[in-house]
Amino acid sequence: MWRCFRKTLHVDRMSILRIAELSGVSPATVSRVFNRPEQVSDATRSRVLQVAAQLGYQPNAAARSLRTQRSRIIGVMLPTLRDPVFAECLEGISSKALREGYGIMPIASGYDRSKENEAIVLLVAANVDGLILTVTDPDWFAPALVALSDQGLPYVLAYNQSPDYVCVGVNSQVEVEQVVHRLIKAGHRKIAMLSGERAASDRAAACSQGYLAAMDRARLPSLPIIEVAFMQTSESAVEAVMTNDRSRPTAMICSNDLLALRFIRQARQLGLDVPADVSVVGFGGIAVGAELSPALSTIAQPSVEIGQRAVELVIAQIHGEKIAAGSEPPMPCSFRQGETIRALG
Amino acid sequence: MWRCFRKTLHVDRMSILRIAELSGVSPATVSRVFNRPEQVSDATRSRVLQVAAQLGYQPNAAARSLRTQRSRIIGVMLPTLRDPVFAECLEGISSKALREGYGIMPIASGYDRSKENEAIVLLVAANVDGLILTVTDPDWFAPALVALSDQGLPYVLAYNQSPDYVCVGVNSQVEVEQVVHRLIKAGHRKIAMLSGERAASDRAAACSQGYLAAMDRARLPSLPIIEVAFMQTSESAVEAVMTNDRSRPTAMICSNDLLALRFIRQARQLGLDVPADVSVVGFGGIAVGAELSPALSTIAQPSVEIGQRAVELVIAQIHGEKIAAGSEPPMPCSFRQGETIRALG
DNA sequence: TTGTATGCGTTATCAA
DNA sequence: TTGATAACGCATACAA
Repeated sequence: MWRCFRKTLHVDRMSILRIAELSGVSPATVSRVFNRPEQVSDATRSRVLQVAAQLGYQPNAAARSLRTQRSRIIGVMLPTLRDPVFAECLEGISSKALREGYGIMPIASGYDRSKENEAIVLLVAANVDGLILTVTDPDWFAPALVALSDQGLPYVLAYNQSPDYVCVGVNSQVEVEQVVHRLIKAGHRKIAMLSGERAASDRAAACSQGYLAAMDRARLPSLPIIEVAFMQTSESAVEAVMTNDRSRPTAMICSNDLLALRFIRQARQLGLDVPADVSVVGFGGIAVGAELSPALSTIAQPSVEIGQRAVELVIAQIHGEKIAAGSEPPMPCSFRQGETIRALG
Repeated sequence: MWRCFRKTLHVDRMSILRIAELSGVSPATVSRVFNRPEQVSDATRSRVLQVAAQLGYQPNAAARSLRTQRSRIIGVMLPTLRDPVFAECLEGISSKALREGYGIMPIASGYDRSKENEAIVLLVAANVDGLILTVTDPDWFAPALVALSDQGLPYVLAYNQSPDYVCVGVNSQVEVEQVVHRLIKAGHRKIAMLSGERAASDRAAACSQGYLAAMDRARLPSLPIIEVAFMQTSESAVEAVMTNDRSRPTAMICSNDLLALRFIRQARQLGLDVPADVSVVGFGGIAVGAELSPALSTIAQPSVEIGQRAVELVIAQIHGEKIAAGSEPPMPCSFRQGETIRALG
């Protein structure tokens, strides 16, 4: 009799043992019913399932993790949830992960490199099976990523773009180039760029590169890029540029939507109308942008899809699939027309 | 010798055993170093800690959970992350939980009642130690909450307001009442309310009640409340009210900020200026509101603090503290002035 | 202060 | 197809 190896017949907490006892089979069979149903005869399977359902039995996640060495949890590190881009992405991650039977454990790094490291440590300690990360700069973060690889912990970078890692995101440079062309076609010549700190974000850097490249290709003089620290205003810099009638650009490309909104507000405070006096394009595609008036014109990233795809890729790796670095093609953005661009001439 | 109870001396994965071996103590002592450091002599403790640090040892979360019957994970269910109110709240939850040594596991319910139930089941199955929930309606959700109590699983409702449960949030009704008075003081008489589906959200219902009560008290005729389904436009209803010069209110109170932004956009499309033709007040205090022009006037909830306080309360309960239902006072909102209100007369 | 021994609930291996 | 058994890594009661 299998009971022999449990001294106490008095099983009060509900567990596989309890179910086994009540359905007259061994615990092993109960386990199989949940994990390899095809190995169990129809009769016993349905019997066990019924008993389990009746008692509301749920397999114990900790025990399962301990035994299988996998937690079915995906760790997620994003810069912040205050930027709707990442909040939307997280929603995509969450829903997709859930559908695949995984839980998620999110941490916000606040664009802070030391916090990025702490977060990784925390997530690894939580026994996550894989990671989805958005880091300030993949190259700078390389040591930590190597450490993950050494531990055999799969990860996917979201939004980052690097040939050296598995990344899912968009090609910011190309997208910005295209929007520059779009503006040129609309008659703009004096096009400027307002960017997040390039040193703190490879995405901001890529946007700037796209701007410079496109202006160069169009043989237009590029204006000095205005850089602004995360969640900071750079009022003076913007004011200097926008109040000088000679230097004032007719169009401003912003490396993210929040920056664009802030710029619009400041432009208005300087007595400028958007888009009459200055056209504005954002980058990100946050949902709220479409609710405004004028609606924000923006390069809309598929944030939810980025999150979902990242989940797919990390789960594939958890299942042992090898994904080659740089093999994932960038996702296409869609240009959301909005009402902050005016055609000139 | 303690090794006797592990047949395989060949411990390759790093565990408490490995650390014990290398620092010449028993596994129990290593465990104590991490859990009850005061019970270990200074000498051994530092020796063990050094070895552990050197090997980068991290206690295995699953094993610890299995043994202690607690996961140190807090489950979180919010309606959506697309509304910055909840994204900000989640950031507060996350940071506070981390600081307290807890991980979080978030799920978005999408204001969908069946999904709310699924989410709870999922979180419970994930062995969370406690829950932070925002539900459409606490009363409707009562059975699930009772089930949680029966299992001894602590939970806190965030944003919901009910005397029957431990809630952390704001008193929407009073806050709206105050804003009505504020508008009246500013000379408004024809004040209207644009609300989310009251049947689907106790918060929306409370806002409406506040509006009705305040209008009543001021002996002003309240206008019919315009209701709009989640993430839907109710263009026709708004248009009907706003295009009729006789009925058109001079001020519109919206039960959430997103609704307010949408309303402002529609008003403009109808040729109305905000605030010249109609004043607007939102509810929520989303950060982006302050970046707009005109900046959104809003009843600013302390979303981050709500999240943090919810964490405190749920952890207190996890530690065995009993929190009486309704004992938590509502948090005060601050009125964010903005630029969408015009004083009349 | 430290060590011994056990079991948390599950899955996987092996045998029947 | 099913059952017996061991082990996953840790914390704790108890012994020393």
